[in-house]
Amino acid sequence: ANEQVIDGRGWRSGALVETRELTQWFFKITQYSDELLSALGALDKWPEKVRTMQANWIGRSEGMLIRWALDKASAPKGQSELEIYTTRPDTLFGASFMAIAPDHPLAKAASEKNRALAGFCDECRRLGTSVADLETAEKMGFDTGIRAIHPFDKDWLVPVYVANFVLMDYGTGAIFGCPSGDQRDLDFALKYKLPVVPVILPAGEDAKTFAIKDKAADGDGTMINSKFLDGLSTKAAFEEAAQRLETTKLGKSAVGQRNVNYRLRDWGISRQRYWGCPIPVIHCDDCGIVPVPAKDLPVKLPEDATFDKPGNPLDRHPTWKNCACPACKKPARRETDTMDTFVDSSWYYARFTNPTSETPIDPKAAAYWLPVDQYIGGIEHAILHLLYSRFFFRAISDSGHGPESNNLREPFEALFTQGMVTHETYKSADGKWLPPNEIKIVGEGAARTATELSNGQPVEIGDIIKMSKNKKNVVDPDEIIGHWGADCARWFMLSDSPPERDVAWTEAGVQGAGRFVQRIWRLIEDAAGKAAPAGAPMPSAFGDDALALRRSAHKTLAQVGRCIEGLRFNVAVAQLYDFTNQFSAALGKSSTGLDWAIGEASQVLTKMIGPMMPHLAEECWSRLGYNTLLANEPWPAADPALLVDDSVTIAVQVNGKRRDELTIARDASNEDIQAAALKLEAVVRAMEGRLPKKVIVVPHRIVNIVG
RNA sequence: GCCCCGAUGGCGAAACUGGUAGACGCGCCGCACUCAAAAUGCGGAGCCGAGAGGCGUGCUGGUUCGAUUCCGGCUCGGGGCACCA
Repeated sequence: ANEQVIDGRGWRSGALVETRELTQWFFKITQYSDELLSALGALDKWPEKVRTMQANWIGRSEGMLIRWALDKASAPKGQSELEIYTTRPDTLFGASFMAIAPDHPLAKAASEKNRALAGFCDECRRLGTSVADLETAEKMGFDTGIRAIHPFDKDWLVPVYVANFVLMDYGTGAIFGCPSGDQRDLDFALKYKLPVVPVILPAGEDAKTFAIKDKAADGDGTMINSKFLDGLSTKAAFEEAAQRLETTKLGKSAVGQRNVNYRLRDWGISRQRYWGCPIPVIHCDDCGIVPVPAKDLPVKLPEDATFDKPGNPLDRHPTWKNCACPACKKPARRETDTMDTFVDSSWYYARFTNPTSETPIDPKAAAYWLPVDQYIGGIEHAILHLLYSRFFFRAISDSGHGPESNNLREPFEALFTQGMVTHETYKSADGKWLPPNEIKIVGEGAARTATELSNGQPVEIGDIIKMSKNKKNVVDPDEIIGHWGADCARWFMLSDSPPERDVAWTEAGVQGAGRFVQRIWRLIEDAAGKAAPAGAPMPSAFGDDALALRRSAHKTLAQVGRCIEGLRFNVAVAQLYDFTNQFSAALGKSSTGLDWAIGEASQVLTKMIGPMMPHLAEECWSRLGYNTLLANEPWPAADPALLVDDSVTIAVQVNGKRRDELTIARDASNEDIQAAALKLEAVVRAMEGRLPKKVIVVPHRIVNIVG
């Protein structure tokens, strides 16, 4: 944190802000709302989903702040106007009430002389805190008796209600209600018998017959019942109303002002718990809030805290919180709140660029390494961790603690959100969750049944869900590694599902991976005995089978390389299975130069499995006679000449239906392909004697005969 | 309520920019080896049909010589946000 604490919300960068009587600490992420939102567009290596989620979370809306004069006769003393926020100034002529939050200053002022109103506000606060049934909470309002003057008509008085659905911390905590144009306002108006004047005529409706019943017209349309706005589209009406409000004065300044609002709130980092970094400030009766001097950082947690009671162990620790004020040296108190753990995860990647640096971040190392080229994490971090990190990285840079680089704003260049490992769940007869190693499963498919190992009681087999300690559907990694080996576990997880999707951990699946591990070992063993010695010169000619093996090896190499680059590991695995099948078959053949091709294939296969099964690959490498570490070997290059075949197989369709296929020289002309296709027996039969009207030939792919 | 994503065999899935749907694996079936089992090897299979053939990528229209892929409407499933003015 910055060493300067600045009061209120006039904060710039890096400071902790005290905002309430009860000290709660915030980071002013809202300072960056606009940048965090607009910069999302440039994160083209992030999933669209995550960018959308962040954009929604930041929640930008363009609207207007409008000041309504209050009718003097009805307003409490000292209150002369009410400022509201709206995104729909175009619907102002449909206004039939104002609504303010129970905590709005005007509500408080009015409550002083109105006990019933004060009671209503208290009731709202009480209900408001039990968030549980916010969803079903009924809209409630209370007429304050105050009247506001319509900005477009000084003789039009609008009643001011306190309403439970208006939030103090969004906009200005006050709205105007247009029942015909907003469903929530309509519900409220119907309940309190307020006027409903249609102002938007949806396309296709007739102005003479159009009426609002219980469904508001909240879309676009043409303005009606709106005086000078009549006939305009909603968009044009917004502009017209906005311009008039901007140029009309109330007192010294304009009635209306265009304004951008964000849903994003400041980041409350205060936690009343032991496990977290202490917020490094000291409370002094004379000096107020004083930052802990840099030389005394970090503030360490006491090691003798007790956890026998609920509440914050730091707060009730007998001595830890007592200290001297760094400014005046008088006795003072430490802040006992600790930081949200998301604070730490917001900059660890920058620290990692030089973990021994004296300063939190080494500007040179950070500039050299950052941004992170490829960040991988779960989708559960889509908003909080990833948004906080984007903010924090900017904040540390703007406060002079970041990388030595002018325009490094984003910490993570590319983002990949991987799926989770899931497992079946098991429940005992008395409703307790059971771990997989305490049950026995018999039968297959729909006939599978499970029993408890300890007592033979029947067990219910449940859904396949994310592994969690709570549901006990967990397989201990140590057990997996002990039984199957780490390579097998890796291989299974990579092979089964694309990495962005969940993967279901199943015993059968791991067995399959285990078999493949054995198979590779046997294959390399066999191949080592048949291969030309390492370093033997490449023969000048190859027989058909030797050439086929080489082609297969090089094609697989090219594909696996592409798949790994694209994080498509399951496809890479499939290619490796495929190649292994072909390699095995080739070992039984005899062909000119086959021994050399086998040597090459062994080497290539070993290198390809290296990133996924490093232990096995090293063993294979050694078995092949190399005394180096495979991990230090470069990724092999595929020979482009071996990636294309001399002949291609293309499908032949008649009227869009596949009838046969055709193998022909790769460089055959369209005429040759067409002629060969028309001669095929299945084609002749399907044509039933008709002449082709049209023949489409797509070289190397397909022939479609229309007729 | 608003926004986003997805739907392919018994299962996990693959299919480059509209061009042979189901690669590869799991499971299954058959065979070989074995006293037997496991392991291993070989072979089979989308569904219907003896076969020829027909039907098939959630449903339904459309564009196209050709649609899992593009467009419209719908159904179901998953996720995010949610009195946001």
